[in-house]
Amino acid sequence: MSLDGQLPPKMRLLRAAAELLANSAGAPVSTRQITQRAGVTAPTLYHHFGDKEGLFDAVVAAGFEEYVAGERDFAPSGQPLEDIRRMWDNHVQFGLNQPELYLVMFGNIRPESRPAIVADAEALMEEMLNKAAVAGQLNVQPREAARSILAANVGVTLMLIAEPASDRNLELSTMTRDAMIFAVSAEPASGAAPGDTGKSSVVVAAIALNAALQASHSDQLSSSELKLFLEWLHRISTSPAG
Amino acid sequence: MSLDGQLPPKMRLLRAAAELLANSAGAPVSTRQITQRAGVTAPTLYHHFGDKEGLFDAVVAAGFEEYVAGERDFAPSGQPLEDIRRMWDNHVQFGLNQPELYLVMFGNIRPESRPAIVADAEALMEEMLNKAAVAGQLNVQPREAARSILAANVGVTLMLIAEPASDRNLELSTMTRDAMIFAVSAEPASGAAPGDTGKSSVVVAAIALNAALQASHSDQLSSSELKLFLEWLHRISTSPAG
DNA sequence: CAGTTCATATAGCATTGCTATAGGTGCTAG
DNA sequence: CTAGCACCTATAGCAATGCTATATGAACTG
Repeated sequence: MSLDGQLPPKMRLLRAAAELLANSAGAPVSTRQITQRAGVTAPTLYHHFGDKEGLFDAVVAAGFEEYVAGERDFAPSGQPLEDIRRMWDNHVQFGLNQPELYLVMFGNIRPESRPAIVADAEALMEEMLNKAAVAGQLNVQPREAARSILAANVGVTLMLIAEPASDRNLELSTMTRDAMIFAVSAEPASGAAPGDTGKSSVVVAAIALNAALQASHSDQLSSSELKLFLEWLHRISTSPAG
Repeated sequence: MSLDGQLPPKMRLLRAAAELLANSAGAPVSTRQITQRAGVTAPTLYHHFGDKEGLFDAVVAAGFEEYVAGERDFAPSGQPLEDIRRMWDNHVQFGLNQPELYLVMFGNIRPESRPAIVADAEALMEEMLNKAAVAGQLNVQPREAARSILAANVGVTLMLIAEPASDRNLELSTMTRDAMIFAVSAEPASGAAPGDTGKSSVVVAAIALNAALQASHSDQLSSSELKLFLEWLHRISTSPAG
């Protein structure tokens, strides 16, 4: 009813499926909806795509090309790690813009299509990480780094998609992103959790903060605020609390 | 036909659903399979759970309790960051042991159940990270750290589930895990810090004090004073300056 | 025993993905 | 122009799905 352009039925089916998928808010999309919207009857769908999943795979393939295009479409900055950041952000943005499509691509686990897509996405990132490795900025194999970063990237994107759009905090993304990039570009994180049994209590923490504040001239508080703040800090740090 | 124990039908339905889900290899599980296996007819299912999704939610809830039990069942080592590692590994192991259940819990995006589950899992991890913060071992807010780590944890687990069990490489997990923990930890290691994402000691101390205050109910400040104090503390600990 | 409530069963509805079969449509060959 | 042929599409319907209107049984309460 809606897509009456002169496009061939195959394309109309693809577009109808993509559009319905994009607006379905997670609800399943039936073949009857798709065929009706494409102005076509059922056998046409099965003639061209064999299967409902076949049609969805085609939609995903198209979506993935768009994704790849987005991941390539910025000029390399000459700083590979900076490019990785942009790839990460592009990935998240793609997921937030087309959540349903993203879920079919990265959320569902269908032993057929997903590994291929994930592998391609990994290759894309590995390619970029290779430049970083050549520039001596990596301390792990590019492939391992790509897998690790992509896994975190997917996890963050899924988490952001899952929560209501209102209180989506993109800081989760940037923070995780920088953590991952830092980790593959810095010293190996192997022994990063030593004892250092700090049994800090309120008092100890307050004293530490007090000392640190004195030494750093933080300008987050005005001088009058700082005065009162330090007074309270003193009160806390001389209390018998535990 | 298979579950003829004297258990009440409600339990038999739960067990039948869980077992079928566990062995379904991703294929959808029909209510008829479930009811037949439980030796019960359809209306019984809908009487007890209202919905197919209701039944699955109940299965998920049971699975989540198992998950939580696993996450709590080790004695705290006294080294919070080490405990976080064990939580991470437990999470991955849980996903690999019960992939289908895990997918329903963390893979699917159903605006109803998933956020609640994720929020609980986050709370679980935040609780542990709080101890790290009190000990002055965090350089970010425990809540943000928990969200970030959990996102990466889920992403890694999904990725591992997706690939054939034969060439599953757990190094992806340990590497990503250590990267995340290293990134949120208050750099107790040597002064390497190439990217210098290391926050100043002021921030670390402020975060530690904040966490300690939350946990200790110190009464040295009145509630109104405390409110303002915490606000300033937050300002300091989210300061961009280094 | 009558009445109420809870729990299960009988039978069937609407929708789903999919298909057996048949009917156009456009081509090239004679 | 017709005959054959390959391609594409429609009519009609099947089996399986999630779910329900209704009725039957059991168990407790007065």
